Amino acid sequence: MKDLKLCESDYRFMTVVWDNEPLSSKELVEKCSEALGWKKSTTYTVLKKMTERGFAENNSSTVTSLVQKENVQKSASEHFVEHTFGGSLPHFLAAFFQGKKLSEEEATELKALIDEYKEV
Amino acid sequence: MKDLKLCESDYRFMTVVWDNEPLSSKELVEKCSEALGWKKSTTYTVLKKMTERGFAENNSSTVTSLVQKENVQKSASEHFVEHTFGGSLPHFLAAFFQGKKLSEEEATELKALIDEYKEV
DNA sequence: AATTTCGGTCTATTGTTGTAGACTAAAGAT
DNA sequence: ATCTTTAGTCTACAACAATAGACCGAAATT
Repeated sequence: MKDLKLCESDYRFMTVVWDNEPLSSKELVEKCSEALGWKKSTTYTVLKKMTERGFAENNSSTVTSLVQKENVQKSASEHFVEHTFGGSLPHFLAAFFQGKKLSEEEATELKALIDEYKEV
Repeated sequence: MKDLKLCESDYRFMTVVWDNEPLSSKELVEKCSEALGWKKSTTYTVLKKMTERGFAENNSSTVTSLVQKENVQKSASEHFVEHTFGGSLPHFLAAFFQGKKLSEEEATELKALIDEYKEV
């Protein structure tokens, strides 16, 4: 699998694509202007980079994504946990929860989520 | 609270400090050479930046940290979850778990961790 | 006294990120 | 046929990240 790592602005750009695809490049320019405050050429510059890297496609002015948001997020999450916590999710959670108190509802929600991914 | 965000190489540097402090600047140069493959001047350059930003201190050639690893990790984690998942931990976990199966032990460990941070 | 080591700075280079202005070719409208 | 959108490229530039070579004063060693 290719490298799915995106830098911040590229990720923000892809978010606009994911949330609106398929859309025309013109609409994309508008959306990026609204959501990110970008100029037209900025949008096209990043769009081109994303098509070159295989993250998106621009076919006769219709823009679509070529990678799933979920996959990119998963990759980014693993990368972060790997680099910051040596891959340990418990370490990550301990850091994230530091100084916090989880409500009963939050705790229950998280546990339910864990159960969803538990092997049977 | 000041901004605790560190870029990758600065974070790696601080890891060496945290894992070995207090240590002499000479030892730090050695450790950074071993652990990161850095030259002496690289270590000093980053050390200086870290002292200027208040992350570390160099007192008569003895180097110590001024911020806790846990705080920096917490800050980095929150930043990541905020930017990638709009601050939603469940979203983060769902992405992280995607395509994974948690063993009984892992699930139990995570749930115990959650309970630790549950308000009483 | 001369040499080496220690502790450190200063400048510099290369790469990446983030952003946009100037320009252009083709298509559509008048 | 001209004018104007549309769609897009190409160059550029500032900021920051990542790294290190050259240099230098002070202290220790020979």
